[in-house]
Amino acid sequence: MSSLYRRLHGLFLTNKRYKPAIRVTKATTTAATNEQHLRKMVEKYKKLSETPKFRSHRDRYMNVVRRFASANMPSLVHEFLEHQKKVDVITDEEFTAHFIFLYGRCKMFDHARTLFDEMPQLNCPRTVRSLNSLLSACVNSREFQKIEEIFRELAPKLGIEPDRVSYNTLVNAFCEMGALDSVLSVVDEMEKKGIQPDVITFNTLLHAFYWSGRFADGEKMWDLMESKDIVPNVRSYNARMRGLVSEDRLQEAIGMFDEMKSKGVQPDSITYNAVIRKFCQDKNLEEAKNWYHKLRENDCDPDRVTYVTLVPFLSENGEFDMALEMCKEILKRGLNVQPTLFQHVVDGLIEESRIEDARVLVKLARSNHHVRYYKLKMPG
DNA sequence: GTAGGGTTAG
Repeated sequence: MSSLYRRLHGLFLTNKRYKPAIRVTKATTTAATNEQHLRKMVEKYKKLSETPKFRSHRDRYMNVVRRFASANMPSLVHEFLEHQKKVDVITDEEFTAHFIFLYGRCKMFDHARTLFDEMPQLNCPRTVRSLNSLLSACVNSREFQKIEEIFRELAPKLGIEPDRVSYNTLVNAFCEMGALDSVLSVVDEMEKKGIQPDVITFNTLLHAFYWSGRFADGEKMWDLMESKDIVPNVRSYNARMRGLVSEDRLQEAIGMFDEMKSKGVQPDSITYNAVIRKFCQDKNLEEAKNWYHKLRENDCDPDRVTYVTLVPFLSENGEFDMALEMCKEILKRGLNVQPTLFQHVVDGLIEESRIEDARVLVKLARSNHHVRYYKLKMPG
């Protein structure tokens, strides 16, 4: 017994003293350096946010906050947003509402709620505008229980009347929770209050039903939308397109392009990607290529998903010229893709003895400023 | 401030 203990104890000590010790030290150093770096960054952005130039660009706040949130440092998000109280813009409801929204995107609902509650002390008016930000913060933080309370208790208490955006957010919350069987009661409720559902309401519903595999219910939503004279837009068609494709009703999906055309709705890359993706899954090279060409002919730009879908499929099928062209476009446009996507093409080119083409691609990728984390392998 | 598809993390 005691020798077993000694052996285990010895093993534990050995482990502690050697490999893990080194790893732990290294990891903590990197984490500490990173944290230090982020702390410097927050100071820099706090100063910057005092300038009118910074304040005039809404997306800068989002970029800053996202950086801290993705580094898992909510305290820095808070530090940055809390600093905004010292800047005069906080008295502007638009700005404060945006900060509430940002807290939501960082999944920091409690902070969003605190800021909302503090608004009167900050001399900031509080209307349905900021209430809607708080509602969106609930959905983005996935704090669904709290959305009903805000709707049923907080809003009446403050004398704020929910508007269409509020109801659309509530509809989305029901969909996100998977409460599809009761979501129509929300639509009923908004209509009773004299607020007509719009195309966003229905796109939320269409997406939820088609995506969860309830195709027949998705179709009912479509009919309901049309019966209310709501004109479907490209997002509505894309939701249905996705439904048809996942039901394996490819001919009908393709028929949607004509229908869209007749209604004057321009398909976008997401519309084409749905069909291209299906043909790749079905290993139909000709049709996959055909729909890619159609996408381009119709003044539509391929996006990251188009390339990520097609490049491996084309490489597997020996279509290296086309795959190579796509890789060059990815690099030219600085799209964020995994290096493995290029490796498929490089490996295939080497196998085909097109070493020079493979070299060109590797060189291009390595010298590309947009894609910094390059680890492409090129033998020889 | 409300609705997307899909291998997002140097």
